[in-house]
Amino acid sequence: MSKKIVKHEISEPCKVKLRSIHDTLDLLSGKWKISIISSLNINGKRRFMELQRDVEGIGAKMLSKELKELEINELIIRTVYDTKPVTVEYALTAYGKTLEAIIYEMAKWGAQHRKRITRRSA
Amino acid sequence: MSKKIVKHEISEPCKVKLRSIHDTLDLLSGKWKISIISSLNINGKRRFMELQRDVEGIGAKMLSKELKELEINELIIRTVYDTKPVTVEYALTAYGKTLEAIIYEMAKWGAQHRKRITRRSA
DNA sequence: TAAAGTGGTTTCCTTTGAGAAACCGGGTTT
DNA sequence: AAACCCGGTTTCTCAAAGGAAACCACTTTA
Repeated sequence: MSKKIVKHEISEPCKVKLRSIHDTLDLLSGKWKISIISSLNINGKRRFMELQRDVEGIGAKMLSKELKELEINELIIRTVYDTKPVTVEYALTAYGKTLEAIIYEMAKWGAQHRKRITRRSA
Repeated sequence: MSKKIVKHEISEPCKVKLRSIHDTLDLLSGKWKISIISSLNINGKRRFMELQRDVEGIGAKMLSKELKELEINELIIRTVYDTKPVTVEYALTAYGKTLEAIIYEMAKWGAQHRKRITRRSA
């Protein structure tokens, strides 16, 4: 006799889907990643200090940590040039650009959500 | 004479966009919200204890807090029935369902990302 | 009458995220 | 030699997120 199927259990394929969503969310959430990605998207290549000036408020520690994470996930690439004072450049990878669709959807939804919520309280 | 346009400053429209993205992200991130939304999406209406069983590992405090936030943002609706022991039902609103596009994109990207990253370490 | 379920709230605690400041080696400018 | 820029790292601290357990009023079941 097979196990009874109970409606309230979340199925395996569904769990895989939840994990995928959380993977994506973890990669993008936090206070700074989206701003860093956006700066690289707008400006192309960017150096450490440039990024720190772009992303207002970020400290060196956070910037360095976020850049490492983005690099590990292959969303950005870090290039060191052997100049007299070393130059380091960060840029979005082609893979990093595949996030654009999601980011665009979030921007669209968020803009419309803010309208909805602020209209309500007006 | 107009102000010099400096490439490294992030423009106003861009800041609005960043804020929109963060609005969306804040609404979805955290450990539990996506699971709750998914359960409601699969099952339709759901009671408090049913949700707590659906979302394995969540405690009553967290569930209650997350449900309040989702309700404030009009993504779910809470209905109290005047039965002998009160019955409370939660359901996605039509508005809540507009998140489906984003969630679908994130699931797709996340699944493919996991393949990419695990292939690399194999 | 005692135990168990429903829909939570409250309190206390631990873990994680994030910021500020100091520091570092190498190099250039003054 | 002194001071400053670059690309960070280290340490310390504080705030927010999250979890465990106890509690509560009410009602049903045993």
